[in-house]
Amino acid sequence: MAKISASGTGTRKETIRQAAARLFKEKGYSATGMRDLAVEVGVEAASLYNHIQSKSELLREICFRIAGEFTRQLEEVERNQRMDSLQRLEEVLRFHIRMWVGRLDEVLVATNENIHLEDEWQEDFQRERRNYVRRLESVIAEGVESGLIAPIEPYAGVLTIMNSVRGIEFWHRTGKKVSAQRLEEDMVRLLIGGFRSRR
Amino acid sequence: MAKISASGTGTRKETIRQAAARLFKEKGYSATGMRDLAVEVGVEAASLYNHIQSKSELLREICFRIAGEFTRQLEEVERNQRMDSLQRLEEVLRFHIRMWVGRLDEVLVATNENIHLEDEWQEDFQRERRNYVRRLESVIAEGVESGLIAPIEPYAGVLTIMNSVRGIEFWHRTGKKVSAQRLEEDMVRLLIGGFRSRR
DNA sequence: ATCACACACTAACAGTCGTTAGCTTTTTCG
DNA sequence: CGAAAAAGCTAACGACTGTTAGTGTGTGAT
Repeated sequence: MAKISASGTGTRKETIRQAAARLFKEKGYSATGMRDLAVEVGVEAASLYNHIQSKSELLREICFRIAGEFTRQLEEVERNQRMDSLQRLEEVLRFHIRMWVGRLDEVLVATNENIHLEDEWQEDFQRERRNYVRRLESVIAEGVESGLIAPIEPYAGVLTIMNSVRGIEFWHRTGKKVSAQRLEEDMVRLLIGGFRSRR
Repeated sequence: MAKISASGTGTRKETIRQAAARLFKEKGYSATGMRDLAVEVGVEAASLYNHIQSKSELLREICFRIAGEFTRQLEEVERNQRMDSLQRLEEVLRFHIRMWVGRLDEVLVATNENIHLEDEWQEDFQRERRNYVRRLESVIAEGVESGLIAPIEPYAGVLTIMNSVRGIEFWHRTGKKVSAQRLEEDMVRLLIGGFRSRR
């Protein structure tokens, strides 16, 4: 058994990806050197290339894995016929919150560092993001039409929902005095409460 | 009159700062080279040093100027005796929105690139941020006590308010089909509506 | 007209970057 | 046990980094 994957159950490459996500999150993609990554993994820089093709490959894999998980969950919610649009929205919001709480490193990298993807991949990523936004917009639009959701511009709603959860980054940093559950419930109450049509 | 400040009314240094903010926003601080900045300004890289001390000085000035403006506005709202806590919160939220709409470059750099400040400045910056958060928390706490605001954890409220507006970055990028006014009104309705205590 | 200052230039520095080549060691498997 | 595959190492590459030294040039003030 080789050094790299001594701890954890995944492949060697997965170990490197996780370390990369941690470093990219903390120092940013550009400021993270392969030598930093090597230290984190406990190996010489050149040895990393027995497992990966390039630094940019690591970023690409982190970004698209996360993007895929968000897309998949949205599809699942869209397929569920038993929910009204407000319930759908809440379900999506809760998923975002849980991803930011439980998978901060990767989510943050996908959110902040995707600009460093090579041009073609960057386009793919933006395309997937735009598609996600459009589909979430139509969830809101449906709710507005049915009178369940207050008459707001769906795009404004999507932006607010998707970005309000970014505060969870700071919750991680500052000792988590508020519990994850309480945080989730308060955020849901605040946001879904704001969407709900009042009369 | 020298080349650099030919356009605009500010000093030469201010011209450089603005160009730096634009580049730091687009490519990130670490990925922006002094030679990139020089091209943007229309000068050779070495010439920049007739006006600035270092690359990190530019980042520092951008970050602390923005931090100062947010702090000052919060103080102003705190001093105004005619507002209740919900009005105060709304006023702060509207200021955030307007900053993100009107001063995107600098605000985004202060938000995303502050991690690249040198250690001591980074600490100062974080201190100022924490102080800001605490004071905004107590605005919310006051509202909860008086029954005006729903019984949420103030910290959760602050995180949500401060970060929901980050979506405006994407509004800038995608052609601004929704007007700035509409965006502001919808966001305020969503968020302040969520805070408002219901009975 | 001259002196000085503001500002631009070229050339170069020492260091870091991602990555490769070539070799050695460890692990896996028949 | 012995061969093949996997994974580690050292050394080095060319390109790029922020910054400095030294020099030239055009403008404003005396």
